[in-house]
Formats: sequence, structure tokens, C-alpha cells
Amino acid sequence: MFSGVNEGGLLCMGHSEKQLSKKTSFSPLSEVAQAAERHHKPSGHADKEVMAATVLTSLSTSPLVHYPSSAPTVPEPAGRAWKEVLSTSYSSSTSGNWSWDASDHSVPSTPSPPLLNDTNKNFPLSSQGDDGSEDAGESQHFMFEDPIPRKRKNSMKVMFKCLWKNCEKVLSTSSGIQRHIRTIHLGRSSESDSDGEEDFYYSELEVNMDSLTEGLSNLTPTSPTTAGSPPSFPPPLTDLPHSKHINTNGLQSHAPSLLSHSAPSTLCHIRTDHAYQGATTHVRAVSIGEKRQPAASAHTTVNKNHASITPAPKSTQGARKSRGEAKKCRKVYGMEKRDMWCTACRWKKACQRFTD
DNA sequence: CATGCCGGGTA
DNA sequence: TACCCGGCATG
Repeated sequence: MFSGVNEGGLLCMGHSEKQLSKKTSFSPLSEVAQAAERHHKPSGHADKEVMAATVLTSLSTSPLVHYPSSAPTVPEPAGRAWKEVLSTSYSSSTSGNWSWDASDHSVPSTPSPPLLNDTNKNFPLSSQGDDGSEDAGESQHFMFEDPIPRKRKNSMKVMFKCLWKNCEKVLSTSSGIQRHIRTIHLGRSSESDSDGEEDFYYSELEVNMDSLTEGLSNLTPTSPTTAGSPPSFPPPLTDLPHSKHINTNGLQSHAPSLLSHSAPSTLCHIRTDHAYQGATTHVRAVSIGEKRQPAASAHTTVNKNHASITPAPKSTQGARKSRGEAKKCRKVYGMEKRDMWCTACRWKKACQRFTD
């Protein structure tokens, strides 16, 4: 799909420095461009290369452009389907400093139209001289996509499935599932007495009705019985490797705290570059509680979060020299904005901006 | 495989 | 000292 652009980048890589050829997994465009820009020393490189790289960079400043090439493992159809899902429910600014679409026009069961209207997309990093091409909301998704990216929004449906033990209640709205959890499992009578420590463990099933029509036909909003849940989905309340734990109060700087009970479908903000999904049915477990999560927890790589269910914070014996959970410059800014990294990160040293 | 960063190299 | 990178540990 981006063959033209990619080839351009790769062409530049062809006879560039070893650094470039080495990091083939990164965005060749920006890498080349930045390297070319940075290494403006008289290395004998033709100006043409620099120019081409620069142009490519300017074309590819939107990470969205870069993702498809950097995530080759995602099958194209699934990837696109996922993007469709994203575009219906989330607003991603793709640079790490993402933001929810603060507008509360989203209704879980009826995916809202593309967020062409999200005006307050704050994108503080976009100080590049770029024009508004990437502010155009989801249009950027398809800037370089094949000309027929027509989506089938109508085919996407969001379900919410209770993850509490022995309960597989499936509702079509997250508020419904939250109410269900609150009343049934948390024993609360009203929504008002929320003490901010509620754990709403439910999974958000985004179902592509096209491909899974009959497979999930029994997963109707009113079907409380065993629905066609993903086979590997673990029973709740013990371990939730697939679950995402999101809190209502204490989201930190990078994770906007717009997670409100009233805006259910904006629960999870997905960084698209981590938007891993292998199937058209995306399962996302969501919990609203009081636990703190590092900012990096807004990942979609759902299997990394050790979501502790009980309020007792499970003392992860990560006391070992584990890698910090904080997003480092590389993750936050991405390769394409490498010049925004802290110097330590640029030099492959310990990040000094996002210390743990 | 991607990421973080130590250790060591170069200018 | 600033910068870069090989290579390893980690997830």
C-alpha cells in the first residue's frame, strides 16, 4: 500500500550508513531522513538523498503512515478492521501524548461516526512545520491507504462482557455492564456511592459482524449465558492477563483522565502503534478502579498488564532490575520524532526524561 | 522481535 | 565531552 513511499525510503537506505541499514525495522523514512539531516557532515552523500529523505519525512511525520510498514505482522485486513474500530471509538494522536476525544458523543453500542469533528485534539508535539494534514482526524488514516478503504462501520459492534467469576453477562453498553457489576458483584445499590475504588472488570468485545456474524450470534446483548467468548480468555478475579486496568481518578500525565462513567466507549485510548490485534474480534478487558498504573499502561498489548483485582496492590516483585514501565522517549515520541528524544535516549543511554 | 541501556568506541 | 553503536538483558 505504501509501496511507493517505502521503496523511496529503502532506496535511500540502500547506500546509506550502516545505522540505516541496521534498523530496518524502524521507519526507514524518518530514520533515513533524520540521519541524513543530522549527519550533515561532508560525508559525500548526495544532496538528492537528503532531499528525498526530507521529503519523505515530511510526508511521513504522521506516525500513522509509518505504522503499517512497521507492523508487518498485522494482517492487512485485520489491521484495517482494527483501525476502523479505532476510528469509531477513539481519537488517537499517535504521538504518545494522546488524548481522548473529549467530546462525549460516543455511545458504546452505536459506534459514532469518524471523529472528524474532534477539534480539541491536543497534539503538543506537532510543532513541526507540518501543515494540518495530520490534524484532519481520521482522514490521515487513509491518506496513504489504498483508494478504497471504505469501511464497514456498520459491521462493527461493541459488546461488553462481564468478567466476574461465573458471570458472563454480556451487555451492549458499558454503562450497563458497569451497572451490572456494581449492583450484582459489588453490591452497590446506586451509582452515586461510588468510592472510586470500584473494579469494573469487563471485556469490551468489538465484533466484526461481517466475519463473525454467526460465530457470535449468541452473544447478543441480552444473552447472559455462555457466549462465544474468546477461547483463551481466562476466568476473572484470578488473573487477567488480557485485561486492561484503567482507573478513574489517577491517570497520569500521558493517560488522560477522561475516563468517565458517562463516556464508556472512550474508556481505552489506544495507541495505534501498539494496536495489536490478530483477529477481527478484539477483546479488551476494562476495569475502573483506583489503582495506579504507569502511563505506559494504556497499551493495547494487553497481556503485559498484571491487573490486580483486589485492592491490595500486588507487590510485584519487579524489584529486580526490570525494565521500567515508564514510556521512554523512544516509545513516547517514536522513531520518527527522534530528535525530540532526550539526549540519553538518543545515545542509547538510560533515559533521563522518563525515569522510573 | 522490540525495547532499554551498559559498556566501550570515536572524534 | 559529545556522540554513536554493538550487544546484551528483558519482556
